[in-house]
Amino acid sequence: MSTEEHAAPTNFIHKIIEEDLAAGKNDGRVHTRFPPEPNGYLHIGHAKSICLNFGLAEAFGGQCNLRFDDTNPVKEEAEFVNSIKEDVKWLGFDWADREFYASDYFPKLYEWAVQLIKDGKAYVEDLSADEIRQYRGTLSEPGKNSPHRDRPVDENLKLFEDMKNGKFPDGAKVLRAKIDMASPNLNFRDPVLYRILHAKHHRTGSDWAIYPMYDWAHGQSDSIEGVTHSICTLEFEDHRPLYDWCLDTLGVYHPRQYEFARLNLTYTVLSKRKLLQLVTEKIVNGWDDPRMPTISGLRRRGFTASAIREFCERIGVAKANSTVDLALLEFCLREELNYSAPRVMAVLKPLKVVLTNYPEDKVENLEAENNPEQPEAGSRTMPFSRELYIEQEDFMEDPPKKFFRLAPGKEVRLKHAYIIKCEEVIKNGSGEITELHCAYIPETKSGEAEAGRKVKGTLHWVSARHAVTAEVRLVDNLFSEIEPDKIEIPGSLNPNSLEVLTDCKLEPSLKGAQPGDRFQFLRMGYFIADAVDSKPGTPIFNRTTPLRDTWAKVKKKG
RNA sequence: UGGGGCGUCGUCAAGUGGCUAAGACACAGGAUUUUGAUUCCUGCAUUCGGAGGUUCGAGUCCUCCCGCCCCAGCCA
Repeated sequence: MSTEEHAAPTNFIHKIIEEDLAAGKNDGRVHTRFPPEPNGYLHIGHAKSICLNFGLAEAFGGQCNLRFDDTNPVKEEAEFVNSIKEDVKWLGFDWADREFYASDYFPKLYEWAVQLIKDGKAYVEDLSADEIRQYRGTLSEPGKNSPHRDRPVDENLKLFEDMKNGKFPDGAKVLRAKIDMASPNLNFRDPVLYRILHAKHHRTGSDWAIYPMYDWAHGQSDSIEGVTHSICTLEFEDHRPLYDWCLDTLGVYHPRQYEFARLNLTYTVLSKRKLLQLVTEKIVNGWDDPRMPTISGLRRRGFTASAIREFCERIGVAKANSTVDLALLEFCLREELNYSAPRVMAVLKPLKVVLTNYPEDKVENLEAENNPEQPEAGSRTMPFSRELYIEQEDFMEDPPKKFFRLAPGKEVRLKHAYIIKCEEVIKNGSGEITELHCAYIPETKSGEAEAGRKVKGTLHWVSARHAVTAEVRLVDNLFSEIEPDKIEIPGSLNPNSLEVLTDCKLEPSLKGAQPGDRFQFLRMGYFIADAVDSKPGTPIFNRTTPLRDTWAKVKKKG
């Protein structure tokens, strides 16, 4: 799949760039940027933006910067910048030496603010946050001018410098642009440019007592970096006039901003606030919990970077709010893993089977292909003996019509081995099935005379004596509601999002699985050796995603 | 009821006045299969939020209407 050809990715931004290039804009340069705020971990929604920004640059032979939008020290941390870098890299993108920080531009931004004040286009405000809100007016009523709006330039200059030098406490004053308190666009009603924050910044420490707001920092950062196309999400559409105003007023190079709809995914929460809540309230075990839609969570869960990239390509880029079906992400994953993942056998919920007519101490090493999609992947051998484990759900004492698996008196094929027939069901005192006594049919061994004999079902199995006992974690959606982002957190949490199985029986070859190794457990799904909790010789597996399960659908229908 | 956006199949999404409205996922049938997996066929919008209008011809242009999203942080 990764080598397959795709229809040229086309979206409205791609077209805009083509037109710009045709019109000779920006000297034929294409320069984008991915501008995360380091206040949380990246998630699948960010992946869409990353693929778009880096992808566009790549498609047009341009460049994409990684720029941390770190203008709010109270929320931002170095831990987040590290995770973001790791995730972008893992996704397969390279910003080379263009790792930038809005905080790199604090001196320049300050200088520009002074210029604005000198031009009579900004003033120091004494009103409290509350008063500013009241003066701002409402959606349908214009605001009122602040009593400090016409403060003399010299006074503004002095006050702003005092702000910078930490002479005032947090919240005492702000710097505002002087635009239009009656504008129908609230962003034009004298927006705050700087606020006082005596907080330690992850990079500039306590050098600054004032920090620029997003609107004052973003466009100028784009301008400094020579960005040509500044791509952001829809909620910033209203900010574009202000983005333009800042750049035009300053008379500096003016990149163009374009907005696209952010990603929403069914059964998934993507709002930063809720993701943070899941972590801080310990509903999940950290940002990289395999149930999290974070890049690090998906990675730990076993998703591949290329599957995520493929997904981002398939969902498209447009301006309509939309919610993509989680099934598409899973499809992209399975499409890749079906091709690449080695097949192995693992019994998750074991049921013992004794082959009564098989010699006590005999062991056969049977050949098993590693991947039917890749014959060149070769084969391995698996020990087969008198006592085996099969999956509990592969046996029913009183099966319905279309049950193709094992049942009293019924025959099934053991994959790569023999056809067996169930002859006796052994139960304990409380009536629970403890083991099955079966007969194997020697001439049905794979590759031999009657190997072609037809049976309806084929089961996976593991030799009891040779099995590796291991822990396997069945990961499922964190939420059972289709659009969990629309309600508050405890609401639709899936109580079964994580099922930990500690008595799984794996084929011996799995003992040496390394953290991060991916497999298809035959008939059960795709699994990865957990990168955090696996120990040498005792891997722990996470279920990345189950296989498509037509039988489950048939069962449901009854 | 200010401003900014958006409305094409269950879900994404092409389509920029002219063949029977792409494609993917999902879904439903069928074939092959020592994974009820994969693969392979087949089906799945007489219709583009609605109503008018322009035009030989409209999802595409015009008018009006309806619905949904975003904005009143010293967050981004």
